[in-house]
Amino acid sequence: MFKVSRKSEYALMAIQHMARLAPDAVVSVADLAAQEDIPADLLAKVLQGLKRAGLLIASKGAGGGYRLARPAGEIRFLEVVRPFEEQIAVVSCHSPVTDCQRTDACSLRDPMSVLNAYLMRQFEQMTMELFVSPHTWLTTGPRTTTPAEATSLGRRA
Amino acid sequence: MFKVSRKSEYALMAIQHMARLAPDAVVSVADLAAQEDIPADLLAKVLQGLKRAGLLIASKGAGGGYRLARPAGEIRFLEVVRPFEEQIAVVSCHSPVTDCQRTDACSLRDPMSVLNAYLMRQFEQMTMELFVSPHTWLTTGPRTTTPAEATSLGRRA
DNA sequence: TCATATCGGACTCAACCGGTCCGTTACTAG
DNA sequence: CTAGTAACGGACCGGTTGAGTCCGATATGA
Ligand code: FES
Ligand code: FES
Repeated sequence: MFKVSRKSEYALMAIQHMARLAPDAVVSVADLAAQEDIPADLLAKVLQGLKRAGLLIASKGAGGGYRLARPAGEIRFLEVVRPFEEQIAVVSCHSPVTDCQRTDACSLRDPMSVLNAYLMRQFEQMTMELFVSPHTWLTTGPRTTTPAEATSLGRRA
Repeated sequence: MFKVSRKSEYALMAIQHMARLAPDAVVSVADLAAQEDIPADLLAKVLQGLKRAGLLIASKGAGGGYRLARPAGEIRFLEVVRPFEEQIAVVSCHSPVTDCQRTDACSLRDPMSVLNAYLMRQFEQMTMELFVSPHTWLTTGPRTTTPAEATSLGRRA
């Protein structure tokens, strides 16, 4: 359960890597693949995906490559991963692509939605800054939500 | 990402179902399968797994079946699901069964372990009581940990 | 002793996923 | 202007995994 796909892992690595470079540095697939030891063809797909998601900006031709569309602190974990995970839900009930009939009658739906919503919130709060400088992130914390709200699992709806 | 296997779903349904019966009621695979509309042979496997995990008690022979080993409030979500998910980790780094080399050099390991530990804690706090009477659970909340501790993501280690 | 249930191994089939290959398009350095 | 470079993206492939089935073995109560 909840292991991300390998593409997602590569995506995380890529963004982490780029975030450590100079703000608008451009890096090619080939370079990145070599340095992070990732199969180049596959990494290409991943970066294309990230570009389509608006996280990266591509420039073709000689001397081209990819660069971050915005600073790491403004990129959320969920955004990085979403292009490569069609199923982002704990249980079949949620998520558009459901093979499982029973959807309405399902007795798991309601209780699970509590958990689901909660996890989502966490993943949205977590920015890629955590991957660049864990320490500052840990002391700074997520920005969008107050810590108090984070207790809401097990309290109100 | 993080969708549980179908077996886990069945496991959750089964325990939820049994928790709604009289405390020590015994139910057979066949009955349960019929009532919850689950392929019987498969459900059998699932219940065997839950028994091996110590969550259910089986009695063979005529009039036999399964019953809960302890009340729902003392069964944690993670326990129910674990027998059917060998990979309980967000990223390859963690989890014993890792195909991914790079384990030590991996730049994802540390930041992810923060998230990982946090999720684990959540899943451990959540009892199956949530599936039986969501309302009371929501107002009562998890018992093992104080709400204050729940804020720990994004704060200390 | 027979009907009933759990037990658990073996097996099938389909979907998915990581990975590869290759031709096309676009841009830029020279 | 041209040659080289790099992103783009579709097609394909093999291995693994997961859902589901079948069936014989074992235990047990009526
Ligand atoms: S598990 Fe199938 S709809 Fe809830
Ligand atoms: S992703 Fe392979 S070890 Fe971290």
